[in-house]
Amino acid sequence: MKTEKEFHDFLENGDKYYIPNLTIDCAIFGYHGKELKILLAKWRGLDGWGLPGGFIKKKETLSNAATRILKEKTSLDKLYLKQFHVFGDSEFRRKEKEGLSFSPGNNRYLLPKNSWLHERTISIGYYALVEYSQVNLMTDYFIEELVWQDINQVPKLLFDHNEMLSYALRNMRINLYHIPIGYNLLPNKFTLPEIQSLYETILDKKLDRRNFSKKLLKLELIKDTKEVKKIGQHRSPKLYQFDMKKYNEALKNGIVLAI
Amino acid sequence: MKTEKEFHDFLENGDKYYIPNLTIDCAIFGYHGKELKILLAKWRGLDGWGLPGGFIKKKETLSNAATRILKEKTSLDKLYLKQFHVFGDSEFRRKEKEGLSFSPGNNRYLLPKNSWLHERTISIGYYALVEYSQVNLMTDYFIEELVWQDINQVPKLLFDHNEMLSYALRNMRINLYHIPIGYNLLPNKFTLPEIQSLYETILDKKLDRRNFSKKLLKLELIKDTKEVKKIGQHRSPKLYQFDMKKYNEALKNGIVLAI
DNA sequence: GCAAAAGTGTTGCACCTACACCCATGG
DNA sequence: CCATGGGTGTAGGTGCAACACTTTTGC
Repeated sequence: MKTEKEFHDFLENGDKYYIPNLTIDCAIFGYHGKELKILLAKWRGLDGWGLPGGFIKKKETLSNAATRILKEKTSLDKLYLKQFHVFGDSEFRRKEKEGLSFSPGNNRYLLPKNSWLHERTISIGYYALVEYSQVNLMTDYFIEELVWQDINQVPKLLFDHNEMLSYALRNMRINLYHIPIGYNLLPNKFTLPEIQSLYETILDKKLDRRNFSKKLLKLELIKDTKEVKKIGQHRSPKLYQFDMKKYNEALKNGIVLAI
Repeated sequence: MKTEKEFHDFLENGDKYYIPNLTIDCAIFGYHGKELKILLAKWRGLDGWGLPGGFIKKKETLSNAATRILKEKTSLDKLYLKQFHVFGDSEFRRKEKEGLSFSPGNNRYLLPKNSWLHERTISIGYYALVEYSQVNLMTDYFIEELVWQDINQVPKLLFDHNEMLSYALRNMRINLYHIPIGYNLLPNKFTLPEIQSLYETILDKKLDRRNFSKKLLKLELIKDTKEVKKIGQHRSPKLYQFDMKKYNEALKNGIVLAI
């Protein structure tokens, strides 16, 4: 949604291109340094923050829609995306909206009473994990601003988005024990302390170095590159790499990781 | 959908009462004796079997819609229902349908080309577990017949319903280890061999009697009623009962059951 | 040589699996 | 008293958590 023309066409005729009543919202978790962040979007005209989201095109698959929405905001296109819940029960999701307005380029635009955008929406929640320094945040006619917010300092969000976020977080953490992560979050070659720190950040707890390395190596998803990383005035840690064949098998078949 | 009037009103004006493009399909698993069955529905006019399903009313919550659909077919209203996946990616779910017809009371009724029912539908999958001898199967203008089919003898189903069923089954089995079951599946008072048989049937594997009882009792979800059940020419097994307080807590907080 | 981080091995304990004997019941 | 299914205890193994010392590096 780049131009004003596109924007008005969407407001007036969006229901010809998109499925009304049904949206996708994405909890995009970003890992960087040793922090877990969530990507929040500020809509023009709505005074507050929420998760980025969008509508599904009439003939688009759900996974393509979710990928497209993510790409529009972050310009990433290879990432791990997972459906985690459908939201249609809260007060907000049962009733039609009214008096929605948008302020593209600071021209306030009040939606007509019978606008398709006033209809009730049921939302499919997806979550993603990305390395946030690789992300190129992109605003548009709807999104005034995008920020990475520390997961522990999320303000009150619009609609039912706090509930969505908490579902996403819980789901993502449970999934961590059954699905390998890291390929989209770490450099190509990484050290054991780096990947351990990733897990510690996401799970928000300290892990034992010795036990972590035993458990992770037993899965055989990563292999020693025989190189080390120079980190200055300390012993140089070994560099590891994902074994993509085994990693992809693990993505498909699941893992059991008891950390 | 009981009368012909209602039926025609639904075909012509359904999109005024229901959200188009979005449906709910239910994989209703039935336990009885020592067998796991799935409830299949035969639609009038569509030549084949599928999972029971329906549309969501404009102002209805998703859980109410799923419960309503289940009640319409089984007349049960207290049961365990769980959302497990949204289906919108398969070939069938991406394109609009055409030439749908129904045969209520054997009067063939061909839908007009622009009928709202020809639109693409995205479907939210729910699964339920019920004790099938308590179920009162109810057909209507759409459903010509409902049958319980052994889980190992499911034929090729309509649309993507085989895929749905296999997702549902996998999800339900995984959930078994994290959520207590049995309250809707067993008599009020039941014996250890009975509940063990339930687990064995659902998981499709034999479990060790001694270990099973130790693990289950440790959860403290069931309590000894100090009664026994007369089963004829054998030792009388003790009768147990769910401790509803703990059972409901376990439903909310989850359990860890390593059987 | 010292400060900081990486690497690694062992032991105890809890839990799980595997397994066998006795008990109750009705015919 | 016998056939059948119910009830229970124990020994052995596995795997996890807890824990400390040695190595590497740059200054």
